[in-house]
Amino acid sequence: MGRPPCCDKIGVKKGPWTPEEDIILVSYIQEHGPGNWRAVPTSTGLLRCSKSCRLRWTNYLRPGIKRGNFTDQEEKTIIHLQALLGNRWAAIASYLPQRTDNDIKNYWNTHLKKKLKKFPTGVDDHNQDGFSISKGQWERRLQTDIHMAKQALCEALSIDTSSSLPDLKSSNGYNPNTRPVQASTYASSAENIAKLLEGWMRNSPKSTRTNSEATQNSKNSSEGATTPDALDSLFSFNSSNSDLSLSNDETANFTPETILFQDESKPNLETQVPLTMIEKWLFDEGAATQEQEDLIDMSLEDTAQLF
DNA sequence: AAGGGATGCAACCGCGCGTCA
DNA sequence: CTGACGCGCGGTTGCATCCCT
Repeated sequence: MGRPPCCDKIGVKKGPWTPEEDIILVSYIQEHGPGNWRAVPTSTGLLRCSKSCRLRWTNYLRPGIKRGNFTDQEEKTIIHLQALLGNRWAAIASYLPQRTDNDIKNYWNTHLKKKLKKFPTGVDDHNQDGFSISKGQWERRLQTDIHMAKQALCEALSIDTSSSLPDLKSSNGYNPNTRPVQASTYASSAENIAKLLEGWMRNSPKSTRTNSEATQNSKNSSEGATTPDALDSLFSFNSSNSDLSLSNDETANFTPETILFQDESKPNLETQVPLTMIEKWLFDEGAATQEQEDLIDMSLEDTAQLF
């Protein structure tokens, strides 16, 4: 359709965010919650486009984001999921709720791609190779799964909207055109954020340290001297989530009140399932009753050797 | 010590999808 | 039905920093 770029307005600022802008954005989201990004620049006076605000929030300001080095377990998970899902970073990120899709994408492109290149027996950049599921199998399964999803959807609709069945329409994994569920374990409570923000404002009102510096700190954690602890504490996530924080138990603990900062456009947690059916199906093939972590490790024996 | 290439990451861009009037 | 709009995603870029010679 040739839609004009959203950021082509004169006066729209680009480039790194300043701490002041971050504060404004966080304050606004703390008050209104994420979503309705279009309204953010006008409501806050930020000279940023809505997209930029959303990106800044989801990739950096959002509570619960874990920064720094990826653990071996995270690496394995990413490799495995990349093999299963391809470059669907958002879907992959949904299994690593403390990591952003951007982070994972960057990590893949900068670290894992290279690592895997060194091991021709392993997974290549275009997935599947080296894993037990061939492309043909994948496609057949996808088709079958779409069929299953349709059936399930029909059942769900014919029974009750409050059915315990996942909201298939939104929780996806069935329709390739549908976006994957964004796991929401990163979400913190409104209270939590409010408290953190309050503490931040109180403790470092004159701070001229930028979040960009914080960013750099995450990048150069060993340099440490300028680590803005206040920021760290502000955005730290008071959760003991493991790297694979989507275990069934934890998922079961999700409650609506814990997800105020969940993107409003994303599916309700009540519809969140630990694994989408198709993924579960794929995982289940090799180890039907294993714990999820075991499932993640499953089929990774080859790639595990890389580390 | 300097400079030039390599690396890593935040941010931008363009496209596709869903919704709504 | 159609087009405008908002949002989210994946790919790409730009720049700061690191590392090697």
